[in-house]
Amino acid sequence: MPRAAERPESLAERIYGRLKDDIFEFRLMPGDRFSEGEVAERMVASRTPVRQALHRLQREGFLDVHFRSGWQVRPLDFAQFDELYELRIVLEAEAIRRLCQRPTDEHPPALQALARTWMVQKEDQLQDGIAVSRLDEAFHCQLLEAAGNREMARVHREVSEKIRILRRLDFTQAQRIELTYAEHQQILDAILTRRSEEAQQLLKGHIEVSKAEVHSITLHRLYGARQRVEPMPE
Amino acid sequence: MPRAAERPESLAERIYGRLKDDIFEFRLMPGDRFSEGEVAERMVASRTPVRQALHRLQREGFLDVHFRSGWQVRPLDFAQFDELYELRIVLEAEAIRRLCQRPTDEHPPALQALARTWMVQKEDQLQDGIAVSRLDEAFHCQLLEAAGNREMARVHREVSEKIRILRRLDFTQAQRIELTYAEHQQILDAILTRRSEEAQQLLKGHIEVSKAEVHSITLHRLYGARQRVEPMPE
DNA sequence: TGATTCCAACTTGGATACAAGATGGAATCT
DNA sequence: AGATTCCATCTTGTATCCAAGTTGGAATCA
Repeated sequence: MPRAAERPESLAERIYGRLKDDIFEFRLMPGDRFSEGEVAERMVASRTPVRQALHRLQREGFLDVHFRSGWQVRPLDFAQFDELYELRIVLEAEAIRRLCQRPTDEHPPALQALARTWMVQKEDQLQDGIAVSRLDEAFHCQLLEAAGNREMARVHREVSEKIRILRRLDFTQAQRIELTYAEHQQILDAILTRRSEEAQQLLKGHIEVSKAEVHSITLHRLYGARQRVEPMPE
Repeated sequence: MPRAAERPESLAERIYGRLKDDIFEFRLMPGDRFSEGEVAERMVASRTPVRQALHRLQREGFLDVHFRSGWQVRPLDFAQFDELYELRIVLEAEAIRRLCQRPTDEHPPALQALARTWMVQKEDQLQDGIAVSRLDEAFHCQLLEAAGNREMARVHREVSEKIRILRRLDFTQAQRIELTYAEHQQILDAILTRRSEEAQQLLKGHIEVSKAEVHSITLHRLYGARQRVEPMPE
């Protein structure tokens, strides 16, 4: 039986997604100001769904609204990123603890899928930084999903999204890509053989590196990645 | 110097708050259906701010929207509550760990304020179940705030809010009130003397009790607490 | 020239208008 | 009686309109 046909994504949701991408792709930079009308024109829609999307992004911490004076991409708050990385560590360490103390000998299929993605020969590893940064985010999220607590996974997903903008910048160096493969392999191996403490330590180290990297991300690097906002093609 | 005058709460926010209270106070019961128009009439406002509030409550998991077919208070999902309780334990245990390993001998003022509220003689303890349930939620949230990570505190606050509806039902028995005072005293004492592991164990036990209680909360008890929705007085 | 005033153009928040699909129940048919 | 059809009513999603306050800069003044 086919599931009740999902209603196609509403206009407000599509606009929400496009705006969020604009932020992640550096087409909208931290500090940029704009009005609802401009966005509506770019998206070829009325202000109503645009406002819905903007207010949602505000609730999620990506935008600020100034009463009768326009919107602004929220400036980066590095202290907040530190706290988000710490929260990630807490959640992922808990996920590993749970994965390692499962009673069954069978590992969840999700874990096996992860192994197939990451436990590969050097020549099969991806090279593109952006692709790997996406894969890295998925790795950590799938760890949470495999652990089985949907609320922890949801929160972790939201946290990951908030630091996504930094992850992008972090993966501009080839060396980070290699290191990521190596570390993920170690972590998965430890989990699969149920060395819980070791896996947690490896993971903490892995995330701490990214966290430390944040402090060296210069605004210069951020603006180097800037892209232009294009008017909508269709 | 007075802070830049805060803009008074917008209409949409006020409606959001009132609707959330309607849910927590059982004036809107799980499963109840209603339309935007009805709410707008009750709140004496147009559909615009009502929709903003409803969509926010939907994002937060309290409501479901059926396309062109009205809104519904999301039915209680006990499996989800279990997962929320587990997430609470993870966050609060981490908070205790951090509070216990602070270097300074001075405890944060927030902790001392908690002690003043909870470390009191029997005759000074509150009796009203609803008041104590509010105080209980605040106790755990303040623990997180004292620990110093604002993101963890924020997530914990949102989680606490989602289980608030159950907490209310849990605190209908006088015995639970006494027990809560006793357990909070033990936990605070262990934290103040930096017995981290013991404090964490006490806390887990304390929360597990509430979590177990959830399973015995009958729908009957829920409907016993039902209240009527009144038209707005002014 | 440099400071000040003032106003036209913007901007967001809320109300209203319109579009298109869902629904319940009366009327109809077998 | 019981099932089916059909339509008036209702519902959400989107567009547009209006209210009230902000702002940048031109015009004015010392």
